Amino acid sequence: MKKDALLDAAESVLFEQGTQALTLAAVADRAGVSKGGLLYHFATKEALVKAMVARVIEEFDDLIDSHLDGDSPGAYSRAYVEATFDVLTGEDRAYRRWSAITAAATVPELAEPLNEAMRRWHGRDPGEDRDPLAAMVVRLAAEGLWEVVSHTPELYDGEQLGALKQRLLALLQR
Amino acid sequence: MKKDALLDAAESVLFEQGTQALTLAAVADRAGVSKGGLLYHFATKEALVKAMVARVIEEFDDLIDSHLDGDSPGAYSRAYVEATFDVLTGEDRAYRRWSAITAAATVPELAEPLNEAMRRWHGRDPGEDRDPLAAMVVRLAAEGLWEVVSHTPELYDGEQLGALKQRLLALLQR
DNA sequence: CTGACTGTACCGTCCGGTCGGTACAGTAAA
DNA sequence: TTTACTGTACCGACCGGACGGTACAGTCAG
Repeated sequence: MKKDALLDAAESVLFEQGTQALTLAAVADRAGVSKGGLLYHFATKEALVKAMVARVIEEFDDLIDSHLDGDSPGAYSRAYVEATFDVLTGEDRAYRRWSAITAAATVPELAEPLNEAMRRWHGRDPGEDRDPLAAMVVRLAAEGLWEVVSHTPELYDGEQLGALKQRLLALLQR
Repeated sequence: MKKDALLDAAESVLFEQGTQALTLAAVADRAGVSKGGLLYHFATKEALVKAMVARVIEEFDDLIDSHLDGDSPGAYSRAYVEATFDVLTGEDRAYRRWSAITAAATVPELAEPLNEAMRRWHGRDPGEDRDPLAAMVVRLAAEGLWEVVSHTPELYDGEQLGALKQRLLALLQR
C-alpha cells in the first residue's frame, strides 16, 4: 500500500535526521513523491505522525501476540520479554524507529495513543503472574533496556543480552 | 544566576506546551525578558537546549551522589534506585522535565550528552555488585519505571511504588 | 565614561498547507 | 467506436505566517 511506503519514508527521515528534519518536503522527497502527492494521502502533517504512531504500536502488539502461548501464569510477561528482545536484537535496528517516533509525538494529542499503549503493556492484572511484583520488575526492566539500548546501542553485547534475557525469564518462574 | 532563570522558563514552556512550542520568543516571554535579552545569554537556540540537557544530567548525577554511602558492594545501584524514586515521587513532577527535554534533543549532537550519561549510569563494572546481573536488572527496572511513569503518571499509586522500591532494593542484597 | 545588559525593529528562510491543473483509467450513453 | 464524464492519484507553484537570528539604539549601575 502506498501509505505504508510513505510512512516508511517518514520513519527513515525521522531516525536519520531527527525531529526537526521531519518536514513534508523531506518526507515527500524521500518517498520519491511530490509534496502534493504526500498530502493527498495524509491531509496534514499531524495525520502523518499519528499514523506512524499507530502503526508502530500495532506492530509491537502483534509481536507480543505472536509470543503468547495460552494463558498460563506469566504468559503475558514472558511474551513481553520475548517481544522486547526480538526488537532489540533484530538485525534492522528496528528499535531506533521507536525512540524517533515517540520523540516526534510530544503534542498531548499525539502522545495519547502511546500512553494508552503503556497502560496496556504495564498495567497488568496481579492475578496473571505467580509473583506479580517480580513480574512488574521484569517488565519494567525490559522497558528500561529498550530505553538504554536506544541511547547506547553498543553498551551491551549479544552475550550480555542473552544472559539478561535468561535472568528475566528465570525471575518469572516461581 | 540569570541563566538558570532562563533555563527554568525554557523547561516550563517545554513540558507545558511541547517541543514545537519551544521558541525563543516563548521562552523570553515566559522569563519576562525580551528576545534580545535571551539571546544575550544564549547565542543560539541550540545553546539553550544544550544547556538544559547539561543541567538536567548534572542534577541527576548530584542526586545519585547524595545517596552514595561509601563503596560497599551495590552502593551505586542502591543510590541509583533511591535517586530514581526521589525524582518519581517528588511533589513537583520533576520527572516531567526529563521526558520533555530528551524529546527536544533529538539532533544527534544534542543527544550525545544524554547517551554519554546513559553509558555512565548503566555501564557499570560487574565487580561492584554482588550479583551483577541482578543489579543490571534492578537498574534497568528503575529506568523503565521512569519511562512508564512519564507516560502514565497515574498507573502506579504510592503503595505500589513503595513495594516496588523495596523489592528492587531487596534484589540487590545477596 | 564604560560596559554589561535590554528592547525593538527588522530580515531571510523555511515550512505547512492551498490550489489549480494534469494524467489516466474506467464507464457508459449514443 | 466515439465522446463525454467521473474519480483517483499526483504535481508544483505559491502564500502567509512563524521562527531564528541580526542590528542597533538605549539604559543604567559602578
